[in-house]
Amino acid sequence: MIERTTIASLDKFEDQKVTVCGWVEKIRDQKTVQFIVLRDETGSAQLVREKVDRDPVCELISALPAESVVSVEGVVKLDPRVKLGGLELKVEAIDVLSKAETLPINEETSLDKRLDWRFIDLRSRRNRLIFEVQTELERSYRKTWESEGFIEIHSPKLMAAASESGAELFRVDYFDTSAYLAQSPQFYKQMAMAAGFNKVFEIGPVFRANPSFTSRHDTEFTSVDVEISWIDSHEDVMNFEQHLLTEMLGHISETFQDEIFSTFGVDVVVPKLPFPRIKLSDAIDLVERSGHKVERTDGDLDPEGERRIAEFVQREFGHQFVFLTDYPATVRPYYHMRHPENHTLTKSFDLVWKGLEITTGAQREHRYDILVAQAEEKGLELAPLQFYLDFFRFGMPPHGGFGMGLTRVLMILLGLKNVREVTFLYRGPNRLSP
RNA sequence: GGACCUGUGGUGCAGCUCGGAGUGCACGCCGGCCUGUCAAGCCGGAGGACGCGGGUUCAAAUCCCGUCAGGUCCGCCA
Repeated sequence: MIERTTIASLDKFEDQKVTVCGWVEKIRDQKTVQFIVLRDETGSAQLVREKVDRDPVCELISALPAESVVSVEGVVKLDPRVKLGGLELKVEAIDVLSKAETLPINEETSLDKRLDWRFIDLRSRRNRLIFEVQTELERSYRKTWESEGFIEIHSPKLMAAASESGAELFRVDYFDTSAYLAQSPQFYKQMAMAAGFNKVFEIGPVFRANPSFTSRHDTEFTSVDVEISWIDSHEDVMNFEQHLLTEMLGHISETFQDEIFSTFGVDVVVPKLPFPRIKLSDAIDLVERSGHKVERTDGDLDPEGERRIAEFVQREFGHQFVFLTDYPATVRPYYHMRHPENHTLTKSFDLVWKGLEITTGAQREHRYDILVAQAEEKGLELAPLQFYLDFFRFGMPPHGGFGMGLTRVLMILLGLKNVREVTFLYRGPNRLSP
């Protein structure tokens, strides 16, 4: 390894000789003195060199293009004149490791063009923060799962049949047949229930072949999936999810509150328990009374309705989250359990955060005969599903779970307007590269 | 898939309504000046057949038609 001192720790090396490595952010080349602002993954600092005629170091600095990668040896001097951290490094030697061409993008460049040059875009402190927060978020989830005895699974992403309708599946060549990219780990986390794993989670990629042109959809994204056995109802699933999210937001609030606020201008609010719950039919009434006619006829809420119900909940309960429950069977897959007293409603829910759907969950139907009947009612062909239906023939505990879109959660958490901003490399109908 | 919007030096915009020589602004780039800068400042310079193809016109970045690319919203969904 190159022995280097990180920029954030320079203040611990007053009057000592150190080596820093990083990217040249800025050069201010004056008559008698020249400054470099150097950035590494921990921050930026000023380097300084007194100018002397025919000094090779000075000449090197004068010719240095922005964003070149350098290794610099020098002595740390605390100096209150320096606005950037109150210190600077007096340059003794500089080694240009990689010269940069003029950059094709800057801070003003539109998102689509920045995504073309994502590796440069991600150099900014702002974009790095997104992925530091994501890491902390996942760490918090794992902490909760670990303390509650969850098992982590890695389900296959290549499958022979669709788990839902099949309309949104990517088909790929698979030797002399075809395979599909998993749109959800749904079947496999239920399989873990049949295996007696009790509680499982998975963080992994899912694929959706939807030509969706919105700021909240992508064709490949990271899904956070949870499945739990021995539940009484979908209430238990919601209780776990609100717990998971509250722990996470408490954690993010402790670690990144100030930086998130100064960078993105949003407060990280740790929600109160329990999250409000509203039956979907009541939600539609509330929305229509607020003056928005829900045009769709299938009984579901539209995005404007979700935004309005979120406003209502914020106003009435001072809460950013709301569980919408008891969706009609018409808009839910066959494996969602129905209410015993009302067969047209499912024991399911969506979780809406600040007006955006981040989760769908449900108690699953674990009784083989009923499950088969519900699949037939939806007009599904049973043969391709038989491997899944078999899970229910040899002893399946009552269970339920949910799937959560990681990028949507991050987007809302940071107050950003587009999942592309919070995805390391976005994939959409019009983007397959870089 | 539907509706709407946008394509102008490397980047972000203005110019288009009301046609008159590629005109302007900001950032970046190149050169020069400047005894400590820090959003540095000052002076100068390079860089664009205005997404593409047709049409109208004496004349098109500007008006019309088509086409391509991208975006936003809806549908679908996490």
